[in-house]
Amino acid sequence: MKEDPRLIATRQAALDAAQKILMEEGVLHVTHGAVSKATGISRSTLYRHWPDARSLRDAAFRRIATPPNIPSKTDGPLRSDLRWLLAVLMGALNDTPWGQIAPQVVAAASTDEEARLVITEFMKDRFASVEAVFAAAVGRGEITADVPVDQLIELAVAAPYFRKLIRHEALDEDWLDQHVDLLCSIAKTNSGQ
Amino acid sequence: MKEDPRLIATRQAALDAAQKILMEEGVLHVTHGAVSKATGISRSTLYRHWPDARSLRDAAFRRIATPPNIPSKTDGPLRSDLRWLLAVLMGALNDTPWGQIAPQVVAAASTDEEARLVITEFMKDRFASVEAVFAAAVGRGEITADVPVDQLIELAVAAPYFRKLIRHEALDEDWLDQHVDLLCSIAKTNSGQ
DNA sequence: TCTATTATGCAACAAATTGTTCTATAGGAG
DNA sequence: CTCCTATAGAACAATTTGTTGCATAATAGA
Repeated sequence: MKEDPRLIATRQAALDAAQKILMEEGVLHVTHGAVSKATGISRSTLYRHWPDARSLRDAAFRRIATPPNIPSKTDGPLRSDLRWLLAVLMGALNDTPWGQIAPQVVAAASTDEEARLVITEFMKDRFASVEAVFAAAVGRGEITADVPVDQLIELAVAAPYFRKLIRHEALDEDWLDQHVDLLCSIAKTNSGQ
Repeated sequence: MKEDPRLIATRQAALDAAQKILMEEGVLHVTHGAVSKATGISRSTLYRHWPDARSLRDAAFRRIATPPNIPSKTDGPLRSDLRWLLAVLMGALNDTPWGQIAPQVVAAASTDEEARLVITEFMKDRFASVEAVFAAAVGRGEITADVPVDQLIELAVAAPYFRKLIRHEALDEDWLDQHVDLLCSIAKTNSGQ
C-alpha cells in the first residue's frame, strides 16, 4: 500500500518553505506559524507532522544537508582533477541552498547532536571525494605516498568553507586557480624526498 | 560625571548570563525572560537596557567577540613565531568563550549585518597578527617577498577554525606541529625562485 | 548630611505566539 | 460507492513577549 499523496505533498511544501525561511531569515524564524503563513497549510496539520519546533527545524536541516552525489574524475593529472572537484564543491557553496544553510547547521551543531551528525557526515563525504583524487595521483606515480595527504585534504576543503562562511569573501575562478596551484605545489615539493 | 555604577553592574551581570546561555543553549534561548531568571534582574529592567530581543543578542555577540589583544612575537625564526602565535589562536578557540560562541556568530552573520561586522573585524585582527609574523620573516630575509603570503595567512587561520567549528575535531599540540610544519615548508619552498 | 535624580523591582496588563483539541469536509483507497 | 484518513478551521489554554505605572533604593551633587 502506497503512502497517501497528501502526506507527501504537505511534507514537501512545508519543508520547502521551512528551508527558504531558514536561509533567508535564520533558524529563529522557522516556526509552525511562519511555515503555515508561507504555505497556506494549517497550523494544526503542521503540528501533526512535526510535534514541536525542534523537530520541524531538524527536518529542514536534514533535508537540505543531504549530500548530492559528487561525480568523480580521477584520470589525472592531479591539478586537473583537483581543480575540477574543487570547482564542484565551490559551486555548491556559491549556488545551492547548502551554501546558505551551512552557517545555520554549523551553529546548531554546537548545541544539537542531530545537526552535528548531519554536518560531520556531510564532510566525511566531501573528504572522501578529495581523497580519491590524491589516491589516484599516488597510484599513477604522479606524487609519492609520503605526501601529507590528510593535511592537504583538510586545507583543500577548509579554505573555501572558511572564505565563504566565516570571512564572507568571494569564491571565484581566480581564487580557485591560486588555491589549486598552491595545493599542487605542496604535493609536488613534498613528494619523493 | 561618572556613569551610574548600577547601570554598569546590571549590564555586566546580564551580559554574563546572556553569554552563558548563548554558549550552552544557543541563540534561540537568549531572551529577556531567560536572562532575568538566570540573574534575578527584573524583566522590565532588562527591557530598559535592551528594548528588544535582537539588541540583547547583538550585545551578547559583541561583548564576547571583542578581540583580546594578541601579544606579538616576531623575532624569529619563522617557525617559532608562527607556532607561538597559532598556539595562542588555538588556545582561544579551545579554552575561551569565543570558541563556543563563534558558531552562533557565524550563523547570525548570514542574516544579520551586525554579526557580520563583528566577525569580519575579528578576523581582520587575526589576519593582521599572522601577517606581522610573515612580514618579519621577509624583513629578516628568512623568506623572500614572492611567497604567496595572503594565501598562507588564510590557510593558517582557516585550518583551525574549520577543524573546530565545522569538523568538531580536536585542536591539540600534535596537530598544531604538523600544521606549522606544513606552512613553513610552503613558505620555504616557494621562497627565492 | 540633605536633596534631587535615576535605576531598579514589582505587579498588572495587553498582545502575540505556542501548543492542543474538536468537528466538518474533502480527497484517496479499495 | 463506501470507508478511511489528512486537512482546514475554529476555539481554547498556556506561555512568552513587550509595556506601563508606581514604590523603593541607590547614587550624585551641594
